[in-house]
Amino acid sequence: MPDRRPRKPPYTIDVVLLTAAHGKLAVLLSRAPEGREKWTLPWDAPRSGEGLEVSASRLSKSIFGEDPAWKEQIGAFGDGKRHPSDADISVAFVGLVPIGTPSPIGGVHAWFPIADAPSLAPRQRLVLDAAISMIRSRMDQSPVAFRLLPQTFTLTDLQQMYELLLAKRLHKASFRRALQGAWLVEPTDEWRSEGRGRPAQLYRYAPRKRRPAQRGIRLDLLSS
Amino acid sequence: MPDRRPRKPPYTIDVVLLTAAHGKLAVLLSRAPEGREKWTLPWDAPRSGEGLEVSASRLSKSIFGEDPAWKEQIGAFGDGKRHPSDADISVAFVGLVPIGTPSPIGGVHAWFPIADAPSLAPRQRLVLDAAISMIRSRMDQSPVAFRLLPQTFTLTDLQQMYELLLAKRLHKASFRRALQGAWLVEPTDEWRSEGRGRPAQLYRYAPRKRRPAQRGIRLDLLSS
DNA sequence: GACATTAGTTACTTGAAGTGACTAATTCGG
DNA sequence: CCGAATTAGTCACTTCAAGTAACTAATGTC
Repeated sequence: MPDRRPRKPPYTIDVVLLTAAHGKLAVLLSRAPEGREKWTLPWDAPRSGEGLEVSASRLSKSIFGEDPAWKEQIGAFGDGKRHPSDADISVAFVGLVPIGTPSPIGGVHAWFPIADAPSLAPRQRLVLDAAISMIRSRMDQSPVAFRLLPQTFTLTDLQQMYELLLAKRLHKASFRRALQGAWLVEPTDEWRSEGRGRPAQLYRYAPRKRRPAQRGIRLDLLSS
Repeated sequence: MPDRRPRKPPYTIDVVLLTAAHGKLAVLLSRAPEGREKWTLPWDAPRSGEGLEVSASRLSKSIFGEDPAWKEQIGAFGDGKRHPSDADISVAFVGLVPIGTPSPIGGVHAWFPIADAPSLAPRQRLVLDAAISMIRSRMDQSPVAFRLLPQTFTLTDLQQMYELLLAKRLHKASFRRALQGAWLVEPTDEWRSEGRGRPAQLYRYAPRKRRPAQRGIRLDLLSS
């Protein structure tokens, strides 16, 4: 995928595509054609006159055929860290791919659970870490968890996704109560039977307008 | 300040320096040497081999003689929007300057309340807006409000700063209760008399280690 | 049909945030 | 000198969200 031109590009676009698989977050890596590291984050040089978002979309489409369900810029990275390109800086994006998206990735790409991703070039390592912590912190501002689920899902699926992203257990009743108050989902008339146990109702993501949520200073949530 | 070289730079560094003055947020702008807009955000081309953070620091130092009390990258901006330079993209930083910092800005720079800032180049307008919304959203993750206050301050000062940044009134008792629980400040043995009324005790910012703050899903805080 | 298993709800407890009224210490005007 | 005005700081009560465990519901397995 790297577009090897003789001239050093002014910057690169790097994308961190994440999905959830087998109860873990996983990142998409590409086989590196050369160099010390065997794998890289997908990256490319921008085409002339192309916006940043557009470049990231083009790169994602070249892998999946379509944009990820959600995508946001992480920032610019440089500071002398090594990168597969010799560009001074890289502008990184993170994108979320729903569970169960067909992955037409023919040998060149592979999903790695983030815990045991292979070694990357230092700058890409930073990018990956920033992507993870960005997703974790975006959760309370944007309904990111839904972007990792298929169109319809059970409330248990949703809760497990939140638990995965927050890396902590949640209580069923509390979770559902909060969800009810948030007006984020609506039930479908379908049910899914998962072998043993009572079948679960399927829901879809359907955010409603809501009051501005006056409450709360929550200084206790400060991290540092 | 723009370092006019013949070659078009690969990118620029732009900084949004914010302070609080007269109950409003204010941004530092530089007088533009030419072009349609009369004012610009401070910007410069990077020097070779210089990291992003370092460039932003250098630019800040060229204005204040020192780094701002706090600084963070906002991201990369481009997408075809016009910029005082002809660079394709700009990497933007936001920095906070405590109230009462001496401003050795001789005619070239000026503070503008953000509500009535003059028109800027489109890309810089985006940068400024992103800086404001970043500060507002960073508040619950990082003790940003303290970075706009001097070393010591009264609790009323602090509350007013929070009210300024959150753009809403807070109740005194609630605010102080939350503050107590957050272990962010400690009292000094100094008091400040502000004319009439009881003197207020001065506090300093002194965050303590705290329990990981288990509580809270707060789905109700989701914005969209 | 008893039991295990998963889904979904209910009721009670805990604890934080909302609120207004209270006390405390100072200046100002008579 | 004294009382009103003003600002700082605290207290007590109310309200409401989150924590928790026990309950009911619907399915599969033996």
